Amino acid sequence: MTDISSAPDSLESAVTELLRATGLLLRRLRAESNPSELTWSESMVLGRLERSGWMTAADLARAELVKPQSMGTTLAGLEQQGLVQRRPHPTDGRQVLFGLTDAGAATRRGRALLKHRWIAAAIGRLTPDERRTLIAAAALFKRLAES
Amino acid sequence: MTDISSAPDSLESAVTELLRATGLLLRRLRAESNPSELTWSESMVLGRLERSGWMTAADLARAELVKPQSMGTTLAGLEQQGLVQRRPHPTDGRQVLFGLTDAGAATRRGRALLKHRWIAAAIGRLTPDERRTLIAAAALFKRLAES
DNA sequence: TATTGTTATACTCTATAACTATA
DNA sequence: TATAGTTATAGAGTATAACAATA
Repeated sequence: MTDISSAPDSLESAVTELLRATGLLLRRLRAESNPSELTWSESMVLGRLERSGWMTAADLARAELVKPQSMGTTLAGLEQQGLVQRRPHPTDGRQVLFGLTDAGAATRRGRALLKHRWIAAAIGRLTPDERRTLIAAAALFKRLAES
Repeated sequence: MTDISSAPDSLESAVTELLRATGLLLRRLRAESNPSELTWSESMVLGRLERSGWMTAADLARAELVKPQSMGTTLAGLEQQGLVQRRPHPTDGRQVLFGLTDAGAATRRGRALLKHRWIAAAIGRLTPDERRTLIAAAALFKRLAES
């Protein structure tokens, strides 16, 4: 089942095409993004905190598939912008809990998608069937990433 | 048709989910990649040169959706590894054509996908239907990126 | 000894700006 | 003046390594 060598050529080209297309989409998104707005990583963290509530940096790192040190950098940036705040863990003195500030929650509600206005418009132009394909693919991506 | 404000909530969540899932997949791929192998950008350029033959840096940059200076950096790295070579343009002294060396072609044929062994295995574990969804999504990504 | 978090440093990828050479 | 390419610099995103504090 997991033996790639027995897979048909179409699998190899599917992988190649998927990676190439994903890379191109990412570059396009970067080109369309506005430097004055939240970065990609920052948006991901705000969204995670909105959905999951207070979390430690280590848990955030695990959820977002980055190293704790990298998450620390992202959190420091968000903290400096006043979008997340910290509070001590009630029982474990090593841990620090991070959560949204009011400003962070407001940003999340009101402006989180501004950065992705271009992709939202582009997806809006697709047919309902094509949109369904994207939604299904997103679920598959998530499964692949977390498998 | 392109008015986002009239789009249903499901569109907003589709965009959010797609971007989050794509980001997570990318992080997983980076975590699985081997630093001793070709980088993502390098693989993309080798693949492009294999399919399109000799190209100028400017044309490569346009095709790959990056700025010419960025493409110059990537090409310099590939040249230093002996995977691409340059030759002067026959009529325009400003232009330089880039193409694969024998080593570059061999790398492309034999080892280009080693870097993505993990994702190939993961996709191999999907059902045929799920694989079809990914292939369809890849085509949509390409259209979105180049639209 | 293991875990949480921080600091220091480096690498990848890409960008903008300023330059030279050629058209 | 416009285009191709180069060089210098910067920023985002992430990594590894070394450390301090706490469990």
